Amino acid sequence: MATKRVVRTFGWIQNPGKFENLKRTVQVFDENSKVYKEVRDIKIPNLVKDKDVRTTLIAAMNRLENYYSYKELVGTGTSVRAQAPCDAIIQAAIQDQGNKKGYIDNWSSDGFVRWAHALGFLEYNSDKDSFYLTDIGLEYSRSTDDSLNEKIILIEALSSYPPAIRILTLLENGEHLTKFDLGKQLGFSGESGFTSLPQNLFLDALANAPSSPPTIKNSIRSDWEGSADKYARMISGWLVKMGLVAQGRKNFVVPTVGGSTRNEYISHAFKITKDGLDVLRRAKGASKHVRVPKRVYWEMFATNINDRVYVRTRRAYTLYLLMRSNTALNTVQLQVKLKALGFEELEETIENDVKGLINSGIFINVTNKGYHFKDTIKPFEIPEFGVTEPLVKGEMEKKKSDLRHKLKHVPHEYIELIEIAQDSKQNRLFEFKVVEFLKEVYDYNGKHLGGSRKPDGALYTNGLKTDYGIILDTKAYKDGYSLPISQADEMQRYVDENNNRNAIINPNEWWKVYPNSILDFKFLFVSGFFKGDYKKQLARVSNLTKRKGAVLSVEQLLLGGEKIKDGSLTLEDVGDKFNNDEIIF
DNA sequence: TCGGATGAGAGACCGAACTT
DNA sequence: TAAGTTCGGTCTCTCATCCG
Repeated sequence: MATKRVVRTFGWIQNPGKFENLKRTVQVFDENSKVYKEVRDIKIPNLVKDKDVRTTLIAAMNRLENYYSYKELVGTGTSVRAQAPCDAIIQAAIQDQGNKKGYIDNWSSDGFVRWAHALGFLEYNSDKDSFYLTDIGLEYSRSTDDSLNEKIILIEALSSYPPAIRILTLLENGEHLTKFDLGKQLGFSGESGFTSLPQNLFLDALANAPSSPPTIKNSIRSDWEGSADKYARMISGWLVKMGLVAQGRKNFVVPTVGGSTRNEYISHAFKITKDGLDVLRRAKGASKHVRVPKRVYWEMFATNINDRVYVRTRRAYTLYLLMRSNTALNTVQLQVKLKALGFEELEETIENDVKGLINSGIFINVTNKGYHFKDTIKPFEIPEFGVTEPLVKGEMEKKKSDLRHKLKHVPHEYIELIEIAQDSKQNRLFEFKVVEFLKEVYDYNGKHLGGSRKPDGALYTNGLKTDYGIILDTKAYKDGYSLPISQADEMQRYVDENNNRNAIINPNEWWKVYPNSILDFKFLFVSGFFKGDYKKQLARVSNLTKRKGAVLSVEQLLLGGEKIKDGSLTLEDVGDKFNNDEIIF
């Protein structure tokens, strides 16, 4: 039996920021470097406490053939991570923040390996699950620290890294963009692994947070950040260090709940520099000979998604087909060609994939004739998973592609709600997106609230015969939501608080979002799907509060949005559907 | 703030118990 | 009884915010 291929993720780098540490990562492969000797003779002997691991790592460094396996470089972690022992080369090679342990953990080590790999300093061999030093990696290792030569190598390497070019492209026209602006247009933004927070809701939260103690606003600033937003921040940070981008605070005037406005800012905001424009011009080079070839990997076409192998392969073949074609291909043509390769997909899915490829930094022109590949890419390998292991599309992908078909008016970025709704890690984003959807697509007024002792959202209509308000709670849950008693009780408290509006009972007075003119109130739970006793709980809350409630699945939320947009459903109709049961449109 | 740090979820993996 | 299957715990990978 052949060993099973390990499936790794490349191209998206979360933690690393310091080029000094990138260089140490690369120099561990260069036996003539000081770092190599330091790590082998000092760092590993001192930091690796387990004798067997220590022996293995030193033997790996003394190996004649110059490669390291993923395990040797990155190692593993434990559940209490501060106590995770040092068990890998990169862990030992790089010092932790504050030098508390003297080494970094496996996740940051993984990040440095991904970084060196993305910039072309390391090459990956999937059969051996190992990394090798490349020629430019060696050149980088040998370059003098902080020299012009080193900078030239790094800029050249960044130019071959598609996401960096993507960031420069987004900034090309001189706009001052925040990490949120960039994050939502980066990679396969929106899907699991590429979360991006809506900037207006972030600003809203800042503007409505108390100014003292300052820790409240500071924690919003530092804690509210999706993965794609973070990728955008880190990549922009590298570009800033190379002088290709400048960082500067961006100011906003934000309306508050009370009706006044407040001045807020986002520090992670960026503009392109002249040097940056030059690099971009060269990356876009009209002639193939000038253009810097990009490094693209199958492993970067999806990260944390359910059907990772399937989706990556589909995207890889889509790109492959575009690369092979001298003329533009439209979605129907791509659909036919993909089918011949064994992928039965809707046009909308293909459209979404191409958008993701473009957002990852690959130049593809979108014209009325279709998609035209306009880039130079180094050859990349698409793993063969063979006939014994057919690529099967999972349930989630099926549901999503079905919705792509049904939703003609609702922006397809919202289809990701289906996935987010089942990922408890993405609870906050789920709250955000549901409120955003109800506001943008259904045209409700209101706010995302969040925080302790508040419902997730407060929404209301404006201009109906009888306007009504909705008290909203959301829950991202993998196996379906049964509406436990504790959550029903919490909702009952919110509904009562709103009925009574007593600042002594809840001093945060979240109900002030609603205009005084609104007298009719309803409560709503939104989740992936519902099961169990939810009806009983709805009836109980309704009885106690004298208000009507409902539960709503994301799928119905999306389909309802479609009907609102095509005019076959009104907000009055939606209001009438609150009958202590699940809403089906 | 910058540059990682953290606990957790999900699935891969692995040996023991169970089935056929 | 050998070989396959299931069970249940452990290990690995990868976040999505968190934070000193």
